[in-house]
Amino acid sequence: MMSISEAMKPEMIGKTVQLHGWVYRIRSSGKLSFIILRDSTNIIQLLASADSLGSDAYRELSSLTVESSLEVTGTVRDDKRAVTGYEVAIKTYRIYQKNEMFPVSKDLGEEFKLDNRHLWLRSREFTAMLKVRSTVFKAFADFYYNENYYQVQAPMMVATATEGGSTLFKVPFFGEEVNLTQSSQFYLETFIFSLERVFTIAPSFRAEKSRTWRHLTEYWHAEMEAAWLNNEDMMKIEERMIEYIVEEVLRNNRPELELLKRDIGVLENIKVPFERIKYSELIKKAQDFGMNLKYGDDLGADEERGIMNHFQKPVFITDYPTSLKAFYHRQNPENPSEILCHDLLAPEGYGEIIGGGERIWEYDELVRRIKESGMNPDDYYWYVDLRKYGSVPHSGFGLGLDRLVMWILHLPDIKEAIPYPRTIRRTKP
RNA sequence: GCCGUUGUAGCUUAGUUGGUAGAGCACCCGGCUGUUAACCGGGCGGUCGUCGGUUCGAAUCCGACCAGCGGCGCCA
Repeated sequence: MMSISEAMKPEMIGKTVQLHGWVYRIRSSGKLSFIILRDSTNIIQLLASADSLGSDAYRELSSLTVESSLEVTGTVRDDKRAVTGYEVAIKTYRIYQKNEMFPVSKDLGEEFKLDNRHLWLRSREFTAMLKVRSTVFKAFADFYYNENYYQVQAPMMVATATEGGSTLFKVPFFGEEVNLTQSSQFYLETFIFSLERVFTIAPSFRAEKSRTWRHLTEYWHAEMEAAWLNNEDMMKIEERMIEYIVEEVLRNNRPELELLKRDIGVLENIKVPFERIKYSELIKKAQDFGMNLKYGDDLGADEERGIMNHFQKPVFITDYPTSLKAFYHRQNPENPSEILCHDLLAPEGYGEIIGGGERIWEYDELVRRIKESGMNPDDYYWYVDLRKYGSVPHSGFGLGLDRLVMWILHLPDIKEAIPYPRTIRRTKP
């Protein structure tokens, strides 16, 4: 048995191969049928000939339907008329299942494809996306392993909020209640006192009633924390990481990028350094960017789009006002009204994919900021404890992997970047 | 939470000032020895989201209900 891509090599011409897979397309005439066979690697044209197979076998093969499963043996030849340049003339075959009717065909609405995601993911487009997604997840981990980071795992069921209590999912827990995590960040911070540099890839859950093209209630969060690093160190790591992930996609997924008609030139241009713009500078330049923004306003979807229309590469926006971000960000000692943080905005209108920066590492400052945010430091006792025993400056970030895949592939909606999207109104399939 | 919008065949959809509900794909049957979204002929498939109202007559006009979708905010 071999894969379709293994069979489609010049040295295989004239050889007999055994292939298995699914019917991708089928066309038949009186004496000839063309079955396009699909497996995880590629598609290839099979030829069924009535003269060489006999009429009973020919009838059986030519009546196959889309996504029926089968195994064939036959001889490979190159043929320019075949869709991928090679063709296998069927000698023997075994049909595993002939389908009645595959519900997924051409001309489908977005909703129908979502309802049938378990079947739609067999499509060549979705398969291509899944292969790129696989590369992105691996490249993220590889990058940090290469930088001598350790991968760690945080709990998904937690007692405390990271980003604010209103967006927590409550789950029954032996007669009490627990929350699904919004971020593994606080737990990652606990690890830096032993491992110093750690990362994790895990889902995060946000009970926000978002209905947009770039929000999920369950999304894949790549997070990292490191001792001794400051905000600028962090941005240097992140831009190299993004460059590396894009390079890996370009190196491993050319066929997928071409199938999805991605503009490869845009990706080839993603090289360090990325521009850094302070929030306060951005406000001064707001008019140039065609925006009506004053100091203290958060950047909305229109603003992010307006900014990124001017850049071909990702851009860091840094030093946000303290009031715009969560309590754990460290204030600039020289200007406490601003924090030592950054967001990374993706080009081509995609906007924020990373949020990160320095964490508060001094005990008094953290307790004060928790109180100022209207929360009880006792609820965060273990997080506060970290600032009592050998605390050190440290930084970290969170990356939305689904958003990254969406941008790398220039997809129109984040639901196209994850196999089974969970949104405010979708839990199936 | 706020604003907007749509329900017609398994899927994608057309349907004019209210007058017998049409097509493409898929599927089934027949034809074709080189197809590329194959093609040609035939067939199957509809309580026009539901309920009520106006009318001689409603997919079309009105009302209520149900279900779905898009955008903003929130963030990654």
